[in-house]
Amino acid sequence: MATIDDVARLAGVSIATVSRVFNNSPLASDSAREKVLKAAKELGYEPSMLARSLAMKKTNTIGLIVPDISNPFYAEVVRGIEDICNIYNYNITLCNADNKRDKELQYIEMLKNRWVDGIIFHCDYFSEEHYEIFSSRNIKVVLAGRTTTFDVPYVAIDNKKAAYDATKYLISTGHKKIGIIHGPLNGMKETVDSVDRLIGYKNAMIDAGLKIYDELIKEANFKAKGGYKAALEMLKGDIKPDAIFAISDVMAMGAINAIFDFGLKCPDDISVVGFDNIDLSEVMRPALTTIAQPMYDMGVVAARMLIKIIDNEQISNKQVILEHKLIVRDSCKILK
Amino acid sequence: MATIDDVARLAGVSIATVSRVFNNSPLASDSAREKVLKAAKELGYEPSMLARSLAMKKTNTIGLIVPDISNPFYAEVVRGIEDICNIYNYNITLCNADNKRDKELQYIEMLKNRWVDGIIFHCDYFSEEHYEIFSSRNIKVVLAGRTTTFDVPYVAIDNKKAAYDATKYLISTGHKKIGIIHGPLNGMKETVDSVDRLIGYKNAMIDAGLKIYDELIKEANFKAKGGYKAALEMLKGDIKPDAIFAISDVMAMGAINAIFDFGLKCPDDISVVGFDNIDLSEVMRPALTTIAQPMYDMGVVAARMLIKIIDNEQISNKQVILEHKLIVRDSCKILK
DNA sequence: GTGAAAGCGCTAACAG
DNA sequence: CTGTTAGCGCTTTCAC
Repeated sequence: MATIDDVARLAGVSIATVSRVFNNSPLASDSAREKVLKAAKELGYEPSMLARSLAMKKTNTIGLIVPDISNPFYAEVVRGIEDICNIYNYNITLCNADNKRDKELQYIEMLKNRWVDGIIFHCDYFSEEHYEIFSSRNIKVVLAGRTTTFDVPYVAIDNKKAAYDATKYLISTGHKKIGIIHGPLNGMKETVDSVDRLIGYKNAMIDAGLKIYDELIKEANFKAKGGYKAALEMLKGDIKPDAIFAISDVMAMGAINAIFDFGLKCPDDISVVGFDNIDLSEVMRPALTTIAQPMYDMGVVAARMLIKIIDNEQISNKQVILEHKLIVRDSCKILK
Repeated sequence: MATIDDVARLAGVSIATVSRVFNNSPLASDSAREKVLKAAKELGYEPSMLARSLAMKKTNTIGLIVPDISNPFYAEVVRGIEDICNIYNYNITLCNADNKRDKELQYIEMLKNRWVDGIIFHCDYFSEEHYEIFSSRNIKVVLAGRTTTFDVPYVAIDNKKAAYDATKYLISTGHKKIGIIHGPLNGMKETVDSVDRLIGYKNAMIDAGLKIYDELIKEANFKAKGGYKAALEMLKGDIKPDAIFAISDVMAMGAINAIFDFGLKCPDDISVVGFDNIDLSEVMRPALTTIAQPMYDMGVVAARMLIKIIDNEQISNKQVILEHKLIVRDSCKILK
């Protein structure tokens, strides 16, 4: 591969001039520019970003730590991130950490050693340990899809309010015995999706003067099978729900199948609302009523924010909450 | 950030010794090792992979070009790739090229300028132009999920045979008027999924002495809505199918909904088989009979192969075909 | 405008 | 075993 020296030699100029030409410096005469470009073309030369990164101490690379890219939610967020990075000429280094603390730390270390300009971080819960490592190492970071009480930039949605809205919709359509299928609770810390959404659900029930039955609160694993099992348990219990709020679409799908396999119908016998608005929620039958999360936009905003931080640009609001939206489809019956 | 010089100075040794210690060279005495490690710890030093890459002309980074990471198929493959890379200490740089030639070329160029050690490439169709660019630039590459007639390593499945098997299953269960919903054909080149699967379908029909109706061959866009529309068209046509083979699960879901919305039932009135075996195919109702592609394994094998190529290891078989598998579930009725 | 030269942080002969 | 030194390919003063 041709290097800057080769080009300089062939063009009969110094490497400084070659460098100037390739960086569009005004300090390069047209004649020099011409000679350099010609020589470069002849040699098939392109500057090595690697060497440039070392010299400039800037890699134009962003590290991306997600729990699992095969989860459609993250895949969509990542897509938004990548599109923005592409526009601003950044690369992304992808890491799957499975929400495991040691993997996360290992990846953060690795990304730092590769001099990434910043990190977009996704996790279940942003702990003090996370905060420590990022701030002690002076790593520029923004959280995506997660809020935190620490002074760290993030872009997310208001999970409490979103769950409140979903539950309220169920209530407003005449449902009273509303069950919820949430995800792992991890010892009840706020800012965790499941915890916040559970709170939102309870608040809505309380505000409506409805009774909250412990039997109608089930934990699952965010997967379809988990939703299926949780729903089945609920259906077999003593308190029969007239509606189920599953805090992810995939679990909602599982719940609908459980209802079906239990010999009941959705929405005729039991209404279901989901959360996320993944592609399939529109396509399944019954089409799923759900809370739409702006996944792609989350990625876009997070990436844009991080790039601004890297460029030391002023940012008006470092902690942004994106709007969620209730999408009414067919999985919820109007009872009154 | 501390550099190798800082450590050398503090430890009272040369930078060469520091380098040796951090590369686990046997040419470093225990006493030196101890001093270096102590100094490094004190300074919080970690070697810069960037500088190391420049010096060694090896980045331990693999470029990953996929059409779209938000497509669950690629997300799963990528997950396999990343897991292997993690084990072998490689990073991945993710690029979404949307199957657009110019984006692909731009990314290839960029990855090359970043000195990636190799590229795992996914595309609809591996063209001569692709071949040219990879070979002329001497870029190590392996295709994932795609075969080719060019001399390029790949790992994929046998699409013709897989489609043949799916169709044959439908035939063996007594179906005769079998429709197919395929993806874009792009001018009929082999090695394209849709083309190969269509061929497999036709071969199975011919081998069984069944008539192939043009009206039962529909093109869609690999999305659920596309499958829905294509199926609806087919149902409204003159020739009524007794089964539909959709060459992706997502399109199969669309087709099943179309059947449902058309007032018929699957599998009672029309059987459906899909392709891919995505997570949801097991969870939907009716559970989908489909061809399982080893997506994760595809990523694993591709990554392993590329790393071997990078390391100049001997590879017995550079073009590997992974096994597909028919997964029988409930979307297909046994007619005889 | 241009070039010489000193880095960026590391590896790898080479000599001792 | 250890240190010196010359790169890796580029950017960036600083003179001219």
